[in-house]
Amino acid sequence: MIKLEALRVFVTVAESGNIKDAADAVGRTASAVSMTLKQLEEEIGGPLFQTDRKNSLTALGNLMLQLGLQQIKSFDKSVGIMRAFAHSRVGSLSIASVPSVAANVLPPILQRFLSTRPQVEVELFDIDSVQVRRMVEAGTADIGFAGESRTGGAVEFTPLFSDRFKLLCSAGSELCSLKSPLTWSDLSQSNLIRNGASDRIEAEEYKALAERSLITVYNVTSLMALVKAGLGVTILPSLTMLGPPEGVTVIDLLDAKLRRSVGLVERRDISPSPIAKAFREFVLRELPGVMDELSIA
Amino acid sequence: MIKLEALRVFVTVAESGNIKDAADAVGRTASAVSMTLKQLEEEIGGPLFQTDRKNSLTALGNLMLQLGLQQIKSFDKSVGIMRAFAHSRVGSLSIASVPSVAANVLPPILQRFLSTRPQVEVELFDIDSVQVRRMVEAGTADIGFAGESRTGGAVEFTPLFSDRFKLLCSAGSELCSLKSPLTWSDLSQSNLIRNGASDRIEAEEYKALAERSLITVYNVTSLMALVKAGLGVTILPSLTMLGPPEGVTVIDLLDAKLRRSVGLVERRDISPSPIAKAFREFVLRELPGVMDELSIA
DNA sequence: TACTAATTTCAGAAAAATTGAAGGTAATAG
DNA sequence: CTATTACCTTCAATTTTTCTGAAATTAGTA
Repeated sequence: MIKLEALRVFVTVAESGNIKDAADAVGRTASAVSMTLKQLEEEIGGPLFQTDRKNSLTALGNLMLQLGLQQIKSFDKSVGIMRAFAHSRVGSLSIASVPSVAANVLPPILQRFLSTRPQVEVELFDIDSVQVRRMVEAGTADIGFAGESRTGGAVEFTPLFSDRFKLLCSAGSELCSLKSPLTWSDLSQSNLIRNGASDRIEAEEYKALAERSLITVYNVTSLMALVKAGLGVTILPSLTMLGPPEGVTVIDLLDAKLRRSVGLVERRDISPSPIAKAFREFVLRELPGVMDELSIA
Repeated sequence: MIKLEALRVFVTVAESGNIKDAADAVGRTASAVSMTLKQLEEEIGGPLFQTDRKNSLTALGNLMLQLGLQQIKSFDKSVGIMRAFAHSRVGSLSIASVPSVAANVLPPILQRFLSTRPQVEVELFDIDSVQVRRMVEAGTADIGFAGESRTGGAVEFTPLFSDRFKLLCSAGSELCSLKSPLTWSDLSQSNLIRNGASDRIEAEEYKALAERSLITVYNVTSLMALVKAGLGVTILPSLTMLGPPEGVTVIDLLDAKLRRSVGLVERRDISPSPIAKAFREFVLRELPGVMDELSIA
């Protein structure tokens, strides 16, 4: 069986014009090179050089040089791709994330992650927790960032951090004048605008408020507009409201259990691609620093 | 260094879905296959299968399968081409030949030669001896068929056969009524039409006739037309005149030395391509039979 | 014609691949 | 849930392949 290694030796000899230099180039003795060449000629079925001074090729030798060069180049390129992929230097990474993480946490992490991997392609989907889990489960996303859920089915949840829920009201609301942090009873007269994130709150008092609520808004921008206009108050994780728009006030809530947990969502059954694995590890390593910078405890 | 052989093993395992079957397929034991795979994973830098039951690939494994398959296919194809070329099953053959050989000898030979080499491309140049030598010398033709010449320069002459020169005259000529074979003196009253082939005749008597000649024609068809019209007689090798046109009579000449030698013309310095070599040998082997069929002694 | 440099040959040495047996490990059936 | 089975890995010994260094041969050159 003809080996690519033999072609490498042949090509080196053909390019050197003699065995001695080629032997040096491939780090072998001249006799080893000579034997390899002989064997190659036998296996191909014809002479590769005009004479045994290897300075001019036969027609067969010329063909072999051309084809051999192609094969070697192509093989080495493929191996390079395989290695780059294995070492997560190339490939693609599909991330699904809830908006708060996508907007505040991921940018600095991705920036650092990609700075040493300029060839990696990233897709970032900015969707709600349910969709995040769905995308990861379907394999559309390699990894997801979402709120905690009953660990069901094919996806696994790994907690990363939690942040407190805070109250948002219009700047002119009477709630602003109350002593912070607010208690549930402080809110008893307010209209609650429900949103996707706050609906995960388990507290009975919240549920009572939500029961009375007439408006539900999933889009944060719209939510802000309504709050600002004084149609009601809403409750959001602090990460979502890092920079509240003008006219909207963020107020702490007393209830200590009022936190949401955010974590990684990954498929349990299939092994992650090298990049997804590298990214996962990168996130776990870099997240504390990023959270510090954002002042989220 | 990653070997193509390792990729072959990997691809076989990936396609079999387990080591045992793959081991049978490649004619090795399971342990050999397992070790090859392990080594490959180390060299690439990541796992290729999800578990050690080799039934599902990792993302890296999938990439390797794709690229590996490509590489193997491409390599084997290249080796196939190299072998086919070495065994003269593919490639191209450029032949230069004098018209008499090209028209009478080469067709049956080429037909048989190519019948077992359907992929071989042939170019046939139908030119005079001087041009044949020139083309071979320039490398434009791999091999040539031409009359003998002082073996000069880079080309070598190998005699193949010789044929007698014969006289051609119009059917109505008084030469037809003379006793065959004709002597030089029989021609003393005739006008000679010179041609490229007869000018190689060394006999003094011919030279005397040629001296007096007023017409020289290089194209056989035109030559025939002039002879038929009675403008003169001409002398041609018998092979050129296998089927003389109506109205032209072929008459033997007495002079026993009146032969031309035809042979192979090849470059001395460079080695022939596998096809040229095979064709040369084929010609040497098949020519006697062909000459017999043509009744040329 | 002899000399020099390169190549080939050959036998032994080193390296790599393969085997067979033993020991694990995951799927399957009872 | 445990036993069974089939498959996979590991390990040391063995076989095969490749490599080396010296000697012989060959081609090119003085």
